[in-house]
Amino acid sequence: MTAAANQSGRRSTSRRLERAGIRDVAAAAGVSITTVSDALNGKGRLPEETRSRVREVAERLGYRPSAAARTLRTGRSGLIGLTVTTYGEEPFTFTEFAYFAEMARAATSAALGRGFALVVLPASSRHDVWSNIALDGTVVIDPPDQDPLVTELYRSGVPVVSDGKPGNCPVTAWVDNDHEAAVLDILDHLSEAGARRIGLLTGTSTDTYTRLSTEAYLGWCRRVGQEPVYETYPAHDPAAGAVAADRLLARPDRPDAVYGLFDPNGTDLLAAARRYGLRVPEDLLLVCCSESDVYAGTEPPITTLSLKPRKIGTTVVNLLIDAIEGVDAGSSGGQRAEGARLFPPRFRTAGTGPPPGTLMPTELIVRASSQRRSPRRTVSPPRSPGGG
Amino acid sequence: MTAAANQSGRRSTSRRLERAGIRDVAAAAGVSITTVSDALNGKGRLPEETRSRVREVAERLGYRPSAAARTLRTGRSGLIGLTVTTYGEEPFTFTEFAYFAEMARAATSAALGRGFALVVLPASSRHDVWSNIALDGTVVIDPPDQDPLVTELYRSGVPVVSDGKPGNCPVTAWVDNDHEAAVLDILDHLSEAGARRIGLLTGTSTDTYTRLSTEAYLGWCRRVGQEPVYETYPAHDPAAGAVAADRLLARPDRPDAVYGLFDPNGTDLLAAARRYGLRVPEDLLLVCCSESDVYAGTEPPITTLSLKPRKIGTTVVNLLIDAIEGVDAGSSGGQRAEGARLFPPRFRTAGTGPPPGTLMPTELIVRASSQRRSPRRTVSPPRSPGGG
DNA sequence: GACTCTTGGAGAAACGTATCTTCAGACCGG
DNA sequence: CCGGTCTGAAGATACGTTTCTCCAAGAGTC
Repeated sequence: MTAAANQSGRRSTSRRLERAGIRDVAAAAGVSITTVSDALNGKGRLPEETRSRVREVAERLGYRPSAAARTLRTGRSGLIGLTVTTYGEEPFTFTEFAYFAEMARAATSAALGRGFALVVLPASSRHDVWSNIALDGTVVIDPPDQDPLVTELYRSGVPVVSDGKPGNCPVTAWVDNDHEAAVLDILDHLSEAGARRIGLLTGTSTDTYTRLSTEAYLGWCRRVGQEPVYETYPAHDPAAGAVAADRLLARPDRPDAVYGLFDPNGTDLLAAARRYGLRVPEDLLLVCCSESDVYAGTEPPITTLSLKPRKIGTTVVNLLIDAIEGVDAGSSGGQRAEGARLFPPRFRTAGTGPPPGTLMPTELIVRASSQRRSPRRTVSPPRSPGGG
Repeated sequence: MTAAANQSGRRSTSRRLERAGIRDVAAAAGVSITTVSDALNGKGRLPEETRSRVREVAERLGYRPSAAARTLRTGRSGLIGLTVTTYGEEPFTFTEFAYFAEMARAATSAALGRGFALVVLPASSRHDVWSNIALDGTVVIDPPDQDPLVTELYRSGVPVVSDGKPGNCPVTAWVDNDHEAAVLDILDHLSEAGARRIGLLTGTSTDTYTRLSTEAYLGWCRRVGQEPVYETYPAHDPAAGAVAADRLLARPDRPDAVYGLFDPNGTDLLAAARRYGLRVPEDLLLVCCSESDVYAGTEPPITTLSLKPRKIGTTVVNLLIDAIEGVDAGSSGGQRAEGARLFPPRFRTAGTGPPPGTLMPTELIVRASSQRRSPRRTVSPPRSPGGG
């Protein structure tokens, strides 16, 4: 009894309307499974005629290769993890922030464009979920110093790219905004608009974004000779922002301009200003960091700083996939991550040296809230039949 | 030469700092791989002493079981797909709608809570991505009639649960809102608030939500004897909504109340009303379907209908996992999906009969825009030092 | 003392693919 | 006519688990 006969025998006895496997295709086409595999994957040396015949048979049988078997054999799952480690314990509060939602969306899209799928996994999630999924690589958002998850992933050979310059954990590459530059830009912008005392609404957490931004503000104050005026609050608490905004405007040394580091701060500050009878921008200049376009429709519209989450998400994923595909293959000539490379792309260097980092520019969207003179109209309003 | 020696020999010769496998653990602990597997998975008949010893060795070696091998062997990947098939071709425009974002978030969270991870896959994405991923089941949002993807998934034995009552494709189960009831509720609400002619802002697409809602409106008009006043636009076009809102209020038979089916309609209608000098709610009552809380802060706050995407997402995933775990195991007594079951849960019945459906209630959040008398205050405003 | 249970654990067969190696024959130049 | 190259394809192995089957030895039991 040959091995083939044995196999097909086993196969037929245990037949219980299972999906067709590569063996069934081979049997039906009268070829070996090697030939089927080669024909379907465009490998091997086969005449086009055999290829198309096998393809046809496979189609007819409704053959779908087993992703699990392929993953086991090739060591590649086509799956990328996306995780966020900071910002409280709840699994998904984080996508409430428009930044994360946008970033995740762009990341998903970029991954799919390169043949990878993205799965969102909070760091706090059950360990069995993490270990039950074959990941080719992971994107980590804002890893804190000494993040154990990142360290373990890196140790086990999984490429890790972080959104946010990593504090002290080993990553394959990272992408971040130049937060110092962005804050200084805003402060200058507010100064030019006539601000004399600029306040800051910031967070209590120790992630890189909050820390760098606050430090940039304090440094600017020192340099310019202004006494810092700021209030902090736990950024993941949605109610605390309004209270902090109120506190900031209730101070005896009330600022005449405020920059809020977090998305809801614009609304919070606007409401607080109203309560105190402050007109925006006449009495108070306002800027906040946000990806939401509701600030184009508020009264008045509020100037926002965009961290360009779409660009970040796309770049992060492309860097990660570059690393994944670079692990065993050299430069494959595919589409690569773009951006201002700080270092040459040396992936997975076992030696010393910092991981390659990329800085993405931010964008200040200037609206009425930060200009004493109303901004030039760039878009004409729709026809106004009611007159006006 | 025994098989074990052969294996370990092969192992050691090809050793190139690979991850430790179950064989390495077995060798180090001086037991068989069967024992290791049983010890780590809590199966078999082993004394606690052996179990803990094996666990310890595994820990020491940093052993992580291969998810791919486990998936191949058990036939379960722990992965659930989430896909949307309607709403244009672009892969991810859909998460721009707060409904989908919320729903996806809740779904992800619910899946993780039960040990599954969720991967977002647009139906339009490259076929190789779909076939490269082992999915235990799929959630489909708003499947159109005769959706080929759903049909193929169902045929290949993958459980499919849909958000939105499926038109004509076979699903394991579905969850939806009672859209007719919701629309009728709103129309009654507006009538009670004094509306004489209620308009509708609706979409041009043929998905269930748009169709059912529009039909409910038309039926209501017929019953009440009001001439329908509505405008349609392609819902996935962000700019078209404002134009349609404008059109609706520019009509000679201008409505004195409007219900907008889509999230941005509230803002659009408010802006249009302003342009026409219409006061809300005095001259125009406004309701729109939205999950965004920006409508609590608009001037005036706008009454919204929530479709409870979090509840839907949670329920859909729970139903799906019930089906997945019910395929081979009977009632496992785990946490099950809740909700108003329309049919007893008969999963994967090959026979006739409709798939089990669940209707989730909607919630009307009444705000100033739909009441001629200002609503009772339910929350007192924060202290107002500025007076007022 | 021969017998059944029970306990603790080993062996080996899958799971379904990709790929490395081998091999038969065709073709070809000399 | 013969060694070499090239083409088309088959065989067998490995990927790393889980699990089914089976066995040895000790503990009761009559």
